[in-house]
Amino acid sequence: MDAPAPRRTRIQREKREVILEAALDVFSTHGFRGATIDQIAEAAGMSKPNLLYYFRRKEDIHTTLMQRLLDTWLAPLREIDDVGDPLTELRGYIRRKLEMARDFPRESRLFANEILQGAPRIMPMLEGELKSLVDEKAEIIKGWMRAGKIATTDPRHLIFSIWATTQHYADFDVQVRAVLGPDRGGEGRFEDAARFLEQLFLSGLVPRR
Amino acid sequence: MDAPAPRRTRIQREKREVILEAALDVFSTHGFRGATIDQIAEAAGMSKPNLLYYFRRKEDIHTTLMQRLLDTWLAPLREIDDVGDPLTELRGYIRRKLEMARDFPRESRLFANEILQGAPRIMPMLEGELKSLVDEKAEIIKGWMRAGKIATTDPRHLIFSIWATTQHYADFDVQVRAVLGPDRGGEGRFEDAARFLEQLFLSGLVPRR
DNA sequence: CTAACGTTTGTCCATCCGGTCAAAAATTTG
DNA sequence: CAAATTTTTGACCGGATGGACAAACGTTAG
Repeated sequence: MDAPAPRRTRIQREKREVILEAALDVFSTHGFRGATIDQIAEAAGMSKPNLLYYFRRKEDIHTTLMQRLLDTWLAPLREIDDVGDPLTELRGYIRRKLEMARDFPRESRLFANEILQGAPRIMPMLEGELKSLVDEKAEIIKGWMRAGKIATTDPRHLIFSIWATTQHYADFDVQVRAVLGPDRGGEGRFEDAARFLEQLFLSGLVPRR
Repeated sequence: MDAPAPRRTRIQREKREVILEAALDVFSTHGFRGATIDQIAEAAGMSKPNLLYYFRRKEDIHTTLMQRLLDTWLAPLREIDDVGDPLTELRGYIRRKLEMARDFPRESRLFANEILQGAPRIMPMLEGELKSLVDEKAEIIKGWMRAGKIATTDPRHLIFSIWATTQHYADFDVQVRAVLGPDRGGEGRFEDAARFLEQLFLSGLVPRR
């Protein structure tokens, strides 16, 4: 559609990767407007004009990054399937999302930044690709509810709550660490979170008799 | 400590409020770096030099805003009390937090922006005021758990999950609306969210026999 | 009324930032 | 090797932006 045939040399392929990696760092901590081409160029170990030889505009870098992101970002949700035990399926989804928050926090923050600012560049994808994917999975979940496999509730808000709780550990990482302190805020915090979320989503807070 | 005695005229008091109100709009949607003094001045209905007469630096506006914010932002958590039924107490906290997301979404986004970017301006408050407040309330919750009033789990992660799920409706509002669509994304979404969260936190997803 | 004080504005400045350009340097190709 | 092509760089440009300043304007108290 857009790019007819981006024939690239070896150097172009490599350097573009270096730039995208550096840009992920900078965009995810400063947002689009807050990031400067100089910062990205410096992080990528090259001069600004050199960087602009590979990406002609700052926005091109961001767009490329967002396009790649959405695919991997929605992968865990895509995996939800009708076969298999519903509770196991949901538990697996929560686990996968939490692992993504742990392993790809910059991607999570990049996404959060974009949404926070009103999603100016990815609104179409939210209303199109994302909405239809959620609609599809919400139907599956509804089926589980009708079959009595899980409690009856709003499937879309269930998905929101999984997104919110897991991504919180990436997006609000500094706050989580500050509150937990040096002892509890170390590497173990993701295991603690996993244990807590499993219990929350399964049985909530009512004590078992 | 810092300001010895800020004696202000009536006009100063009024105009500063107008500016802070306008700045909340601009900062919460564009972040600190993304916001310009011109934008804020325009939103406040005055010229840039005029605005700079009331706040000498852009950062002063942001700082003032953040200081005020934290007080009101933590108020719901402060209200959690040892007296009264634990489950009722927690349900009330969730409700209050969700109401804040509904009624003060700009404040929520301002806060989220700050944390996302590493909390460069409020880190001390997170490690001090916020941490000790959470520590204090976590102790209360732990007491409830020991008494068998609520399920035993990690009280700090419980608080995180309440923050995450409720603030999600303010911070990720555009995504929530996009996914829910025009019909379900209207005014009713907060009632739906309230119902869902109540059920999630109380009894989770395991179906009742 | 008038002097003192508070408020507003137009103008200006230095810096930053996204982006261009031509020429030099490096690499690939014949 | 030499020509053709790709990559890198330094210098530069125009516009945006944070902020300074003095002069003009408005308000208030004696």
